[in-house]
Amino acid sequence: MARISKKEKYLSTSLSDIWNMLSDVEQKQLLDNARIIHFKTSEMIYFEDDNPEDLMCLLEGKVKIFKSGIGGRSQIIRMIRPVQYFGYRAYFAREQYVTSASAFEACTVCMIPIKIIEDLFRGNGALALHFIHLLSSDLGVADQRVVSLTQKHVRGRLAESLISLKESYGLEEDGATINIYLTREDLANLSNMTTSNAIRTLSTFVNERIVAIDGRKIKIIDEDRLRNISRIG
Amino acid sequence: MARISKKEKYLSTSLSDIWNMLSDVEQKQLLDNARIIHFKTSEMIYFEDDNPEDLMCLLEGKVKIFKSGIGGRSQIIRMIRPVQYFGYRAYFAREQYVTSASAFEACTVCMIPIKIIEDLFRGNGALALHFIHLLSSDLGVADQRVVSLTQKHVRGRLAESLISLKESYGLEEDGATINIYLTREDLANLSNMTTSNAIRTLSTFVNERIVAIDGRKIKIIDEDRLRNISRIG
DNA sequence: ATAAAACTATGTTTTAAAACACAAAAGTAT
DNA sequence: ATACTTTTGTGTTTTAAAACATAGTTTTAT
Repeated sequence: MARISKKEKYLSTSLSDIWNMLSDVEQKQLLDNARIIHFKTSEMIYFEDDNPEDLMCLLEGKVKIFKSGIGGRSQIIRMIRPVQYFGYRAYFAREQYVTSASAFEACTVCMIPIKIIEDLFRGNGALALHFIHLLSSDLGVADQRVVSLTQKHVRGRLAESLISLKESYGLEEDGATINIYLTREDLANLSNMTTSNAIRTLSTFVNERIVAIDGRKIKIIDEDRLRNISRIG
Repeated sequence: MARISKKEKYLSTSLSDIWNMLSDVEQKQLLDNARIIHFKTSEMIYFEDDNPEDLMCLLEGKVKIFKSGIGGRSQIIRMIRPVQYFGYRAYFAREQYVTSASAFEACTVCMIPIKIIEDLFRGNGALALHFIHLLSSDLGVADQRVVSLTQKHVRGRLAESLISLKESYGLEEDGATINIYLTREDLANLSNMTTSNAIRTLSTFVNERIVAIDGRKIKIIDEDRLRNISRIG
């Protein structure tokens, strides 16, 4: 009986969602080809226009997927949390990356050559179905986002971003502070507004006792009201 | 040897992209469960909040997928042309529909119970991969759209919509008129603007000899300029 | 064929958000 | 510690697009 390596133990736990769908042979194939890579805060993971070559899975840390738009103005498309897959869409669309990805904080990423994954899909419909599920969910979020970002006012968009950050990364031990450390500029790029507007609107939320801020840490005081602001736009 | 039915002939041609990926047994399963349904102009095909039950494939006509947003303001999310699949995303995301679909003109739609398709995926990775490709492409378009619709000005958004309509539905025999008949309101809902702004901006395009209009028919006079307006936003 | 409804067109007013400007504070590097 | 850069905060001005108003035209339904 083969000795179970440290890597195998680590990956089989980290990637348990797909690991359990694989046969022994498939597991070995994954294991032999997977690399574990670390990124420092604000380090780039991939660039717009690069060729996609790996399926990535965020094991630790936080990643932002963003696009640079008109006049270099950046729009955060989605935030990745552990354990989520990313970086594979472009390959399956037969495109180059249309987004960039960077580490929001120190990250551990598992990278698997995307061709390996494609081959696994071909022989393993259940595995493919899992990614159909992931893509379908992302597409639903994207469709919803088009409406939110175009139709809601700044207050509604900022409120929605704060709630979505809370849902993604959770709260700290105090049960109120959103567990992410980001600049007002990032908050603006997530919410489709200028940095000044993010700063100003966040300030009014503070005055209205909806949130409290301590530097970049944001504490949600009145989530119901925040949700309502997000809902009515 | 079994007689080849009219339906089989029709579907094997219409759905040739996936038909050729299927075994005899799978083809029969598809055939036995597929229904051909007709819709009249502006008839609803499915509604937001409905349960998704079928994979749909548009065989003839034009379909719009739209969301009703803040204050009932409608946003067209994408336009479907023959032969494209739609209506399956929500099922694979395990959600209800977050969009509605309606016939833009008289349509023929092939409907296949989505559970049948899911089963086919499980046993046929190549088929699943085909839909991974479709979803990946749609997600890329959605990501791009978030930036276009939020960052471009009305002129840029309208120009982009006109070009995308041309790419989707092509031109009439004159080699200039976009092959779709839609109201200014639909054009506005596609481009994230008010109806007045769509009317006004289209008028200025006419004055600038970029397009010509004859009622709802739009003729592209200067595509280069239109593309440039779309590009610079 | 006619009336009703929906759509197109254009002018005017209002408004939300961007752009700009500057100062203070907080990080970062040397 | 010091200078330098980035980020935050607020006030002011400008502007693009929405909102509103009204009339003419086309489409649709009876």
